Amino acid sequence: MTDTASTKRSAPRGRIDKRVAILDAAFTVFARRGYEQACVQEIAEVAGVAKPTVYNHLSDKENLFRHAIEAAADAVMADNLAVVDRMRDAGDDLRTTMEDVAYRMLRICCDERSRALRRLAYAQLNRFPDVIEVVHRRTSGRLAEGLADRLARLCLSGHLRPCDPTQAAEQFLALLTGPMETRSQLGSRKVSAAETRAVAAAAVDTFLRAYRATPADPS
Amino acid sequence: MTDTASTKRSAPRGRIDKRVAILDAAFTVFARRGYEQACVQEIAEVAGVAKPTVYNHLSDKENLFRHAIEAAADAVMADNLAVVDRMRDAGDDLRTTMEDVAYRMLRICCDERSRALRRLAYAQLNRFPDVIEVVHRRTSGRLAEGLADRLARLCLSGHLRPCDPTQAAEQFLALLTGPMETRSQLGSRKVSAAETRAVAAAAVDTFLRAYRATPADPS
DNA sequence: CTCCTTTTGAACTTATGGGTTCACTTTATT
DNA sequence: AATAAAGTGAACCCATAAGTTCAAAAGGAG
Repeated sequence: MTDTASTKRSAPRGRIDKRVAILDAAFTVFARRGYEQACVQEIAEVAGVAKPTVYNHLSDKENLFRHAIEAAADAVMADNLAVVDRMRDAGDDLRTTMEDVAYRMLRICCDERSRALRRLAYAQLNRFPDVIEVVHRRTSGRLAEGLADRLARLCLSGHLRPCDPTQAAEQFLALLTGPMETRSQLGSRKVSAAETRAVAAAAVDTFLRAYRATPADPS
Repeated sequence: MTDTASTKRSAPRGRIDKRVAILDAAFTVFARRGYEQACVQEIAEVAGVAKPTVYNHLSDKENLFRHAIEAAADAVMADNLAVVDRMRDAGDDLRTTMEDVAYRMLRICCDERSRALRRLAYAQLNRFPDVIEVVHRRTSGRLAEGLADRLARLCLSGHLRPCDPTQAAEQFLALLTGPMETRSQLGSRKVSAAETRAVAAAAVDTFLRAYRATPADPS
């Protein structure tokens, strides 16, 4: 592992945190302008760094993009995992718990970073298919996986009817994100917290109508 | 400049169909390269036309983009309306009819033109928010509206439980397109017809579980 | 044929931005 | 203080592409 601690090692002094400043700035500028319109000069300025320093840390613009995108994807993944983990104690009041989790998921999916990531992914599908595939796996993919795990438990505990948890997770996420994309016009306008909560509640309601164990079929 | 007026002067000879050739070529090239990477030279070549001719018909690259995108959106809208119209005779066998309609919708949402439109919309949200808003209204928006009309009828005829048809349509479309986006990795890989049919069937199944009128509540 | 519009090809202007070079300064460690 | 790695600013090269100009050609209408 490398030197993450403060003031250690001999070679890269406390200045190597410029690398993360550059990656942060890169994501900011790519998000603002798109890949082609983002110029390295602006990234350097936002990072508070000279242009050759950028090229010193990351060989070229393509590399800059790959690393910036993957770093952002990792951050989003961390958020996703934290939220999905809240489903663990979902036994008590299923509907309330799911509404809470749903709302938090929507918050993540609609924050600036996630939206920028989605925009960049769509825009650069042709140029960077490999990067985009990784991003997709680490964000939506991980989220769906983790959610499927939780749903599987709920099936076994008799809270949900027997079903394919992967498909259930896929559909639950679709019920959440689809309507949000519609309401926000692909993320171009803000959606109020109240409306977001309404979307979450509607998604949970429909999901539970379709997947709740029937009263006549307890366990 | 006079490009919005309908047929300037007296019949500009059979050569003015070069305009549609240019718009077609423009969409093709924008779809292939993205807005910034598409060069007017290539558009001219694909259209079988000289570069100054392009500038003669459409003032500049921005104008070219706007008209090409809106033309493509109109074409997609026409397809959408045709499919949604098939829901009119949905009374007989609700599930079968809906599965057929769902499958056709997925075909449209996943064809090359729709995918390119979606990619361009996401990519150019910042630069052309107005165009993208129009595209959204004419494609997804119209589709949701038309579908909501059909669902409202099904509520009144007692096939579906009483509900908000707009929300039901929104969720039905989400159940369709969401999983398809996941399976196709944002449209980067093809999904077999069989899998597409399975997604459609799953969406209809979940939708009907949530929205079908309960047997105990006939009308 | 003649007039008039449109098209064409090619060269040209201008602007932008990726990537590099280099001489110079900053900083931390010994 | 000495040293070496890292950072800086400015200038530079080069490729690409938007948009224009112009003289010549093509094609339909009268």
